[in-house]
Amino acid sequence: MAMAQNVAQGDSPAQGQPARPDLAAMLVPLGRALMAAEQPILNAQGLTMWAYTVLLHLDEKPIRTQSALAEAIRADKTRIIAVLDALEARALIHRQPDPEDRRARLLSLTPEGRLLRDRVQYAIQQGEERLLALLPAEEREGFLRGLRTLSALPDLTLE
Amino acid sequence: MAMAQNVAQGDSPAQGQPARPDLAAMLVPLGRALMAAEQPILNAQGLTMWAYTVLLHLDEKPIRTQSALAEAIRADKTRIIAVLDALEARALIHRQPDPEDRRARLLSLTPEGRLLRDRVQYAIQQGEERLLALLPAEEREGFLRGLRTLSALPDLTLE
DNA sequence: GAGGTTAATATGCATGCGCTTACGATGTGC
DNA sequence: GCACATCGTAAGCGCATGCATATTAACCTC
Repeated sequence: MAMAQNVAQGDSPAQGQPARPDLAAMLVPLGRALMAAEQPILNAQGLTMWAYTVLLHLDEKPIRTQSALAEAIRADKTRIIAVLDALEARALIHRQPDPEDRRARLLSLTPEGRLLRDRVQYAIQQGEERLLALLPAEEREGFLRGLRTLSALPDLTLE
Repeated sequence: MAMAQNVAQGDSPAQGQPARPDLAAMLVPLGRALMAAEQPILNAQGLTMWAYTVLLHLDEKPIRTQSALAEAIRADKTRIIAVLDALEARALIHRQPDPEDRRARLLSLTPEGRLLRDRVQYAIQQGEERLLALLPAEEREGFLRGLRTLSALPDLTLE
């Protein structure tokens, strides 16, 4: 009697013994573990996670302002300055005043920056493929596709 | 010529334009977004994320020591004390000295704790199901199965 | 040209968290 | 009985982060 009364709406019996752990309870530790696993690769190239994130986003398209970059990678406007300093000092990025608006700094990857980004990402994704190889083929495909879809959602709300 | 030389091993062309973003680059923001989406539900019950995590883990099986709990939820041994204090003050958990070893504190959910855990998790998973409903059925199944498999791995290494 | 706005930068503050140390209470081995 | 280990607790340090403020240079409007 007490078993069924709470499963009224929806087809997911989350009451009592749930059918699965919470998504965040699986996603967050997995994400942390992956970041930790990437760290040695980044360390070997003298890159912080923020620096790597910057390289990744700059590669897609050159960005006009640092604020836009900060917002895109969900970092603090003032905190990425040191990151950009370090990347510029290693000639991995260009940071030139926009001739059209000299307040802004045009950001772009240098060839060396692109090369390093490629090397690091290749190493990381090679490792990831080894992990994904543990999954059956269709499961792997569904995982990747679902992950891409969900992570592309603009903003999530549960209510 | 330069295009193919680096894709020697494996079937994933991660060099140049990668076929997909890094896993962590999708997982971590998605996990953060989910946690943020859960926050209002937890706030409504006066629970912190740590407190909810404790409730989740205590429900599976009673735990003998606080250290074991801390390790299980990857929290700091000393930091969960305040969390347990608060949960105990609200009578959501029991924390009794183990008669066999009075140094240890036996931890378990009270009926009220289990009830609250059920309510909160039900609300959260209801919201999650709405998100998952955005995915095609087989994609959703693969995503969930892959996620469960990967998050169950004891320790990840990319090298 | 004066006033208001925006970008980049520097700086400070508060928070949360991982890590370490210290201590008292308890248990174990000799 | 005594040395040592273990558990819970308290306190502090250090680092990363988010948030806010202030400054300077450049732009824009009138």
